[in-house]
Amino acid sequence: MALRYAILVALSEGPKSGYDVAKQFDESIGFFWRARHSQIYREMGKLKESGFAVAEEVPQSGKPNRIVFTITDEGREALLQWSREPSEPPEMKDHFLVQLYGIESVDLEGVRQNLLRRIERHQDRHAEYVMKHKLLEDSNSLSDVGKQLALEVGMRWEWEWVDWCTKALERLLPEAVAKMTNVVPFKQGKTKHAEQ
Amino acid sequence: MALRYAILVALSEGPKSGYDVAKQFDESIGFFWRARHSQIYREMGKLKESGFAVAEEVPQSGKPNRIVFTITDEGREALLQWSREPSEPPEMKDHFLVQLYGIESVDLEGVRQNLLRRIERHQDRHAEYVMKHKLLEDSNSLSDVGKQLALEVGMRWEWEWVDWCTKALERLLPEAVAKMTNVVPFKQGKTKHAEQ
DNA sequence: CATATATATTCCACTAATGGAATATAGGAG
DNA sequence: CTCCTATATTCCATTAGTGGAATATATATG
Repeated sequence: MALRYAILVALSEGPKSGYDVAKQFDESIGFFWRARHSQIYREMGKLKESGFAVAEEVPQSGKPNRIVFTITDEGREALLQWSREPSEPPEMKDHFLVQLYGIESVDLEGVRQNLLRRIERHQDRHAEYVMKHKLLEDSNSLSDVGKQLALEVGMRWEWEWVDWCTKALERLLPEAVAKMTNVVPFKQGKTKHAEQ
Repeated sequence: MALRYAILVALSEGPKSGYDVAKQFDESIGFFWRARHSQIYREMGKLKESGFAVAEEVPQSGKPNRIVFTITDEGREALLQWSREPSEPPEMKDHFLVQLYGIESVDLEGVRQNLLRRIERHQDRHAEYVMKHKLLEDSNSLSDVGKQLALEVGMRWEWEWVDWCTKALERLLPEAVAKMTNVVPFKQGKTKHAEQ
């Protein structure tokens, strides 16, 4: 049920085709709600059936016609209603934590590899969020403050992971850490958004 | 595919019935991989079919017989293999962040209510993790260090949320925050695990 | 005495999500 | 000239996950 509202958020900025929405999911909304194009197209069809959007076919030559969806007043109202519903925080769901939880039945070298891998991944994601955040940081409009805040959750989360992974490596495999001195040139990241 | 391994982790501690596993999911493993009992029973049947566990019916009177599953060598091997596979960090998936992202199309009072609600929820969850963590903190066994580390991810995450939510309230709705002085008696929590 | 809770499993309808094939063409890189 | 990427949508098989009914009884709470 949530994907439809994520799509309505996208449509509330202006009319879009399924392709447009899928692209926006890839580069922004998808940070917080990932969805494949097949799912998006299907859901947009349902949005139309529910009267939350109207569709208009825009002829093109060479490629399939664009089907542009526009949000209706009912759609806007549904979005408002949705935001008034009490929302529970999502559960954590991470099989790597399950591995740690059962670490005695699991391959320690595998865990080490995955910790190193995660440090990289989370640094990358952190960098992505920082980049997106930079584009907005001068603005004080409500809309941009909302986006800033959402990105800040991402930045905090990714940074905590990087920090935790390096500490986990030290706790579990101190010998392994001694060998790698260059992996986390990152310590300033902390003060940057965790303090201040 | 991951649920089966979470169950194998549970079984690697000793033979268990579906009921036992479901209970353990509710109180520990489920912090990191939530599953309903219907799903667990189904998956345990498949575990048996795959030869990763063997089942033995233990007669009882008054209630349905217990069907106790024991992990096999194949099961243990599968668990090891799984932990050697590179694992990608899961995507964030939180519809509240989607609401923030589209804050201009959404009900601000709803957002405020949800922020307040989340502060409570995340404080509760944080307290749960701290409690579980306390039970293990004196131990240095590999197995308990693994569990400690997993719980520490939870503690960090929940604490970051509480902190972020209060800051978000201030940024979005400063007048509303002035009225509530008693909501977050929490500031010491930070130093406790984020520094040190 | 009634009610709720704990024990223990099976089954099923339903919704959500994954992942990729299929179709069709323009435009740019090598 | 070929290959890749971008544009744009439809369709579908499969897996994962939700949520609750049904069954059966002991024990504890009020």
